[in-house]
Amino acid sequence: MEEQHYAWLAKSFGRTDYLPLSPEDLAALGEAGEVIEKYPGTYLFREGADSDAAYIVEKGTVELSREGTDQPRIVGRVGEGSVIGDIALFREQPYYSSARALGPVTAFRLDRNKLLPLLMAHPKLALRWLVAGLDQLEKTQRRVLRLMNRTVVEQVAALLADEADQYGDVHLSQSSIATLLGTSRQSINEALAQLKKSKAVDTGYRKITVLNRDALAAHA
Amino acid sequence: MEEQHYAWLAKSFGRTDYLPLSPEDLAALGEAGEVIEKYPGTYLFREGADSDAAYIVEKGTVELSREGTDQPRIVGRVGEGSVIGDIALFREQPYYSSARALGPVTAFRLDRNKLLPLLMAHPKLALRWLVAGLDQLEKTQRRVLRLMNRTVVEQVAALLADEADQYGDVHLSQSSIATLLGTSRQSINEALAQLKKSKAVDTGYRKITVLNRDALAAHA
DNA sequence: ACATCACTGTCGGTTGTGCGACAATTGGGA
DNA sequence: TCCCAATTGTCGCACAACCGACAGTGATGT
Repeated sequence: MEEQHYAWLAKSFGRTDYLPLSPEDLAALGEAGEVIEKYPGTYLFREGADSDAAYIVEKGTVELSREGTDQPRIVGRVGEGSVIGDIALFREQPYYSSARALGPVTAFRLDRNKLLPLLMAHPKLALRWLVAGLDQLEKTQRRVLRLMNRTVVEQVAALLADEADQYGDVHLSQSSIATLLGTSRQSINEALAQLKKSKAVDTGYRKITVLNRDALAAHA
Repeated sequence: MEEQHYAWLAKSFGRTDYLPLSPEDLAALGEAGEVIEKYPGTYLFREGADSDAAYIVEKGTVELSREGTDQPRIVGRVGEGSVIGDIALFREQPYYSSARALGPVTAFRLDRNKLLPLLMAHPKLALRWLVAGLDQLEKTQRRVLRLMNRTVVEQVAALLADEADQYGDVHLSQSSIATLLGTSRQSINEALAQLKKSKAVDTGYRKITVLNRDALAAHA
């Protein structure tokens, strides 16, 4: 069971052929953290709180949101293999957003007091972490480009293509998609109607089914 | 002259009080790279080319753009102290965007063959680089939030506040601002007229002067 | 000095999208 | 089983922003 866990840790840090991690490295990483379970709706950490740990999501989905002064705004939604909380941790600043478990979540918690010495002792781990962080950065930059000069239909199509599971289902309410893309629920509804008319998707209660991925891609 | 250079390198990686770099670390970093000069309009690297080096901008401004299939789109504009090209480098992928010198640019070039062994040998440098990368990530995430649900006037006001030098001048044409924000030139013009009417800025040929930073902030 | 080019300022037409409102539908809990 | 809260579907209106076009103005080089 432990080795399976280590294999998963290795995978979570990106391509396995790049900078292969030695068993000792993995063991050290495993030692430095602990596995935690979170019930749906509970918070891994909250916006503004002192950043004392980073988390690697092992199972389930976590939603990152920011309340600010206005309406809550969803910064992103991450699943298995994502590292969260590390930005605030390394920058020695409070958490920038809140992380809430959407379903049952299993995560690997890395305490800052243990993590920093660990990375100093294992440069390979530090580099791997660096690559993972830059990966995230690149993804975010792509998102910026996707957001600019795109209609709601295009954005929705792209999101559905990303978010669909192997059965082609997306379990998101229209309101959630709206805040995720920063638009209104009505616009999402209109966009979905358009996609439905072109036989690309079908809609249901809190569920969207992708019928034709090619047709969907044509909209993006 | 060399120590001044090292001091600059240290500063470019964020707060100096965090994870202080030892003189040996700095010296090693200095050894691994070389200072290069770029004339205005020349490219440090081009989109799609093999990523063989990362650069730290020491003087001047570099514009990152992406041509894609469509119109060229400005991804960002970075100045002194920014690290560019590292994303592609560490991910072993071609450069994602082109980097062009806007004015005379002095940069520090780090060859990938030298950089990777260097970071393995100096964990502190790797961690510092990680922090710098995450810094960039956080900035980009902020940009996403700024882009969503904001009017052009607000975006322009925010941009001008960021970009103004100590004299309050911004040397950008309206077209440049437009591609930078992903809007049209006419909208920028209208937004500037609005800001001018409220005595926040004054406009000239290829030049915008910030008259009242508070009034400008009120628009953002 | 003059020609040329780049940039700014402005107009009307058109489109996309946010917003308020309301009816219809679904699903879960009492 | 029934009821209620959450979600979806659909109006019309208002407004911000894009687009094309064109005139005016500053900069630059021959």
